[in-house]
Amino acid sequence: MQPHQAFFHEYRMMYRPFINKLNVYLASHQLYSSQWAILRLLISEKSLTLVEISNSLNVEKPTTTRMIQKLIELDYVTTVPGKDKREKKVQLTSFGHDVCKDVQVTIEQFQLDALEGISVEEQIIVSKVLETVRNNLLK
Amino acid sequence: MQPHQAFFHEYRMMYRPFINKLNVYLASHQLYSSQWAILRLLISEKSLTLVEISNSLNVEKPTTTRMIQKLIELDYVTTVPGKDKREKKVQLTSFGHDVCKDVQVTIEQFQLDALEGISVEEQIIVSKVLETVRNNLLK
DNA sequence: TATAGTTAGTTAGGTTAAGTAACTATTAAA
DNA sequence: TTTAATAGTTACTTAACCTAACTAACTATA
Repeated sequence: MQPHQAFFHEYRMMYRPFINKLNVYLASHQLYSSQWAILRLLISEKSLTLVEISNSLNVEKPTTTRMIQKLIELDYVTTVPGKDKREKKVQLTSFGHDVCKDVQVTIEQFQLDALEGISVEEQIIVSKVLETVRNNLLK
Repeated sequence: MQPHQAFFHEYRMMYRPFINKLNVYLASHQLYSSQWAILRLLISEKSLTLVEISNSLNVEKPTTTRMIQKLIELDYVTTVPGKDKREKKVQLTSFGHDVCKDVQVTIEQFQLDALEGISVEEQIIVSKVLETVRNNLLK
């Protein structure tokens, strides 16, 4: 198999084992990996509109609407008015903040275990490569 | 962001742009990426049982049953009796072989474009790392 | 040789995570 | 001031998975 074929083959083959195991850990916090992706965004960005979330995650608006609705039901996020009457800014509740901290602790060990045998240098190379490929794909 | 967090962040962020674009190319052959994963297996393995396919792709048997049913409808694969009356061996039809060749040509350029700026050495490192992580996840 | 357990595959029904189309409400531009 | 665009929602659909429960066929054993 040629290097470029192997690259995408290995990329794809890691996906289900990764997501399945992640979802097992997240289940103890009533979360799925897609919801966790939003919470992670909100940890670093503090407050975002639905459109900003949609663009960051490369999903359509209705998908984001529904995921936010579930996160509101869980009381992990809340919305506040934005700069005009159309906008809703989404942000973590204080309960949501606490949950995120717990989740991060859980996920931390999971990630370290999954990366056993991979040097930090290699991790950095892979991160950079994957980011470049993502940008190529979005061009 | 720490290297191990960045690793999984970048891994996940590439997934949707990758699958979405792949599916656009595959659509011209009436295929989805999950079906293409099976066809790819059958190119290299010639003939496989449903259980072997399920294990290779880390999916459950009913999932594989359904995907094979669709591929049979498309006349891309066919089944032949296995070594006992329970087993069904799945293999490509000659039409399926032709389609796979066409798809491979299409995908080839897509992959090369997506890997623009990534050296072959880096591609090989990433493939090896992703394979190792997959094996860690399946432990 | 009857029976208990295993394996291959299917069917039925459900969930998550996504999509498109069409809509309302609001704001900006011509 | 009419027209465009933007933010978000609702309704409906789909892919890609899952579990539970099933049939048919095979294997080991008492």
